[in-house]
Amino acid sequence: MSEEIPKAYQPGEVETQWYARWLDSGCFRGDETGAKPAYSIVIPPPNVTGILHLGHVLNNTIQDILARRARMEGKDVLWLPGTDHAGIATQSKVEQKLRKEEGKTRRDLGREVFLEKVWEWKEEHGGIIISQLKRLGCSCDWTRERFTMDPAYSRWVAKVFVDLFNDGLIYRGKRMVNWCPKSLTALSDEEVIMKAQKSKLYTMRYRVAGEKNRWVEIATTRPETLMGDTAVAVHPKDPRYADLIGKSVIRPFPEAEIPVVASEHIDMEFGTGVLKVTPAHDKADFEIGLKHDLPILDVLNPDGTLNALAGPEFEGMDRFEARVKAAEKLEAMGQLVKVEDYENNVGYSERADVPVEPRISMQWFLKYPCVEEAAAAVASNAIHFRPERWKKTFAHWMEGIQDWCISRQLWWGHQIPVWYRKEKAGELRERESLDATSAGADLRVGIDPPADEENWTRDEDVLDTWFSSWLWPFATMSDSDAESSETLKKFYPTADLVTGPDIIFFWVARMIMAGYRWRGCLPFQNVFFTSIIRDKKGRKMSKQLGNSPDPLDLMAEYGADALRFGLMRIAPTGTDVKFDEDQIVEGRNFANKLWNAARYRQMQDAPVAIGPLDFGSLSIYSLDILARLDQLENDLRLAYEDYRFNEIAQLLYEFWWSHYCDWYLESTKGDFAADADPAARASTLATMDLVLKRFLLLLHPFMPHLTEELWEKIGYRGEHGPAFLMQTPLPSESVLAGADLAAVLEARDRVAAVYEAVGRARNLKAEYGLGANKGVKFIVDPEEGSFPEATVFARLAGAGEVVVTPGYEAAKGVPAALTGIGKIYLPLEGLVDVAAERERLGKELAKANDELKKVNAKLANENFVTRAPEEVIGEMKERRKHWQARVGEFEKMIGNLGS
RNA sequence: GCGCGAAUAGCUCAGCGGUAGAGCAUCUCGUUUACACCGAGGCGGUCGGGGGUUCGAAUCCCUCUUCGCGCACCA
Repeated sequence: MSEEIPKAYQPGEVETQWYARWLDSGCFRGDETGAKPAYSIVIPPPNVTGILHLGHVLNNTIQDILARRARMEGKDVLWLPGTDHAGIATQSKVEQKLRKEEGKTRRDLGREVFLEKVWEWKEEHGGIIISQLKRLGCSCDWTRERFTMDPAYSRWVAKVFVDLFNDGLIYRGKRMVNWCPKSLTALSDEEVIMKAQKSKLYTMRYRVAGEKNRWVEIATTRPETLMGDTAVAVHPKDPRYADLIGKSVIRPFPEAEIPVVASEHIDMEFGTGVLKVTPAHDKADFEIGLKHDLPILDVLNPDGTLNALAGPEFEGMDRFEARVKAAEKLEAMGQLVKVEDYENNVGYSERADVPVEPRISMQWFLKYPCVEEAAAAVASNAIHFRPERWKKTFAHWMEGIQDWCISRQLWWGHQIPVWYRKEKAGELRERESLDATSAGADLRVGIDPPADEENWTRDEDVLDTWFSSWLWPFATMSDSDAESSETLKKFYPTADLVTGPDIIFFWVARMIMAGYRWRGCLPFQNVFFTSIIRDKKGRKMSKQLGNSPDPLDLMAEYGADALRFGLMRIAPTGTDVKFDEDQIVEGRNFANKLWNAARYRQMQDAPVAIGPLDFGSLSIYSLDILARLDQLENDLRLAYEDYRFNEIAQLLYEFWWSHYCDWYLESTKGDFAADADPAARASTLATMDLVLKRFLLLLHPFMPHLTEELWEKIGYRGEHGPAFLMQTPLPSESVLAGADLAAVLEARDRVAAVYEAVGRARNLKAEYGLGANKGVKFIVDPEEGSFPEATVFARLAGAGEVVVTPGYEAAKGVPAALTGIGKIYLPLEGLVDVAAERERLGKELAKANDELKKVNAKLANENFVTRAPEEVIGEMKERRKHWQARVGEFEKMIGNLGS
């Protein structure tokens, strides 16, 4: 049943082997017909273009821990995985490849052929991140893996579009949107990242029309757009310019007379208090333009170059080059007053990382549904955000919520399910606004194409990728045509969502609204926001910096379990985490420690047979470790309730390494000696098995492969139990059930005293440079007349001999320590350096005196004595007694040293 | 500008009203029934500064400093 275990743990093969066995046995399958309570998570779908980074590792390890723990708590668990199609990222990746390999653009191929290429690419590379998640040990139900472009999923997306259109929540209009000149598409507000920018503030002057030599000075950061100026604006109450309102100024090039208008929006303090108004290229200017009925003069091409309206010398020039050129031209004309360094915020495209261009274009927009329900759900903790402070961020966004630009000028994605009758298409496409009421019979908005498709033209745009992922929790579990499904009934709403706070608006908020809109209820009960992983210096991980270690390398070197455990131990709830590879080394070391403790148990070579323990026959050390295990189980339960994963990891680590290995295992080694009492050996072994077995169960969610391996190797699986540790329920009864609790408490006190004494003895040895000396003799004058733990004490303290002598009168100069079990003497004939010992004891005495003083000061404070709670005062009195006794003893010992 | 975090041992972080902790690093010892990916022992902190509340503050409040993150149309 049990096998021999190698000396150092080699995770590589163990991990891949177990993962394959779990998969083969269908261990991850979520049973929608099961009778047990349901627990479900949907994975935040990674991009098909993605490769695993540490953020994924953190995020998915947490989900795996939750899923595995839930299974062991006796639930039917579904962890539903999948990927999303990542419109912009995937399309540009394939375009890039096309350019490199064939020197072609997507337009050279045409839409249909290009999309075939993207699918090919997806088939080839889209599975990478999935295989990496498998390497990590994720217990997802892969039989239910979904992709946002799956046919069934796509029908959901279309259905949702149609629903919203029919409700009047989706409309089309010509609006100012964020335009990415690199990806050549509109973006939503959320996809624009404001970045502080070192730029220049140009002050230029425009001549006032019809007046001799009168100029107005205007400050701008974007002189390259002045060709699109159609007005100049001042504050209506600005006395400097009051008389200008209604007059005109001369735009320098292309030369034109443009009006001076008044606008409340102008900040009189800023620059010169005069704003150039370029309605086509600035959102605020656009608003002013609307109010004053100004012409909209678009001087930019979609790719960010200037067009013919900017004038022949600028046509075709890139916007940043044009900025320099425009300033030069102004200077040549004598109209550039000054140029200053200036820091401002510029919006960047999240994906393409170039400055976005505000641009007027025809786009589809969504007025969000179920905003109130969503906001209320989070406010009331019906959906519980952890850490809670993200509630505020969420609420703030929900309050100021803006319509969502959902159309993208891409090919890869869900094409908008709108068809225009061919002969009307031209007109319909240009119509300023289009909604359910104004549409008419020349427009079809439907899940399926019209029957006479040949007479229709489909809208070319696709939908924002997030417009599909916001349906993820239910669209992965059911078909859009069916009312519901078995899976949905069993597993929706899901229990936990684990994701990063960076997508709280992109994804979390929208999923909540979608959940209410199409399922009539919340999509998940808890949202756990993970930390952002930074490098050791606190910088964000990025490819450019090269500071992002490849998790696969880490797993190859240390094992997936080590990576999981190491990361979880430092992952705080609520703040960023600085990654340090040493933490993963610790994870590996911990795995090895467990491995070897298990190996040690194997070396005792006794069959595994865990029956009920006979508590009466257990040693005090066994009772103590059982009590600690009991405590651990309680602490873990509480920590799980609050999702304090770092604490769980720390508790497991501490229990095993410090309490079990350092103390319990060492203090029971005597029971396995050749001449040991067989009864003691048997009861210690039984305790060891019980503790190890339970510990493997408790650790399993964090280190699934290693625990499963040991479970089998040691032979804990048993004849009739489940085939795998991962399927084994956590016992609900305490390991101490049926024990005499008073006896346990007594044992624990005694063990604490023995261990303390061991510490003092080791201390004494080290003080005299005998740390490694095994032949040392100790004399113990026991507190209670006898010292039955002398043998264990000798072993732990590394003593050759322990003589128990009640009332022992030490000769002068013998070093001694005062402990809970009595006085310990280290007789060192001829070795004692009296001066050194006096110094050492002197230090001890000083420390005791310090503590005593502190306590006395407190107790002398009348305010303290009258106001502090009774138990605190009682504790202080105890402390005083303790330190008083110690002071007395040390004084006596020093006296004993003689002179 | 508004809002939210963070600042504790050389490093990474716990602790969040009642005697300042862990791991790593460092120093000294050490192969005794697993483990050198190990064991034992040390060194190391006016808990960012300043005020306040309290019998008592790393912990609660105010303020300042530094860093990070959201949100915001100052051109």
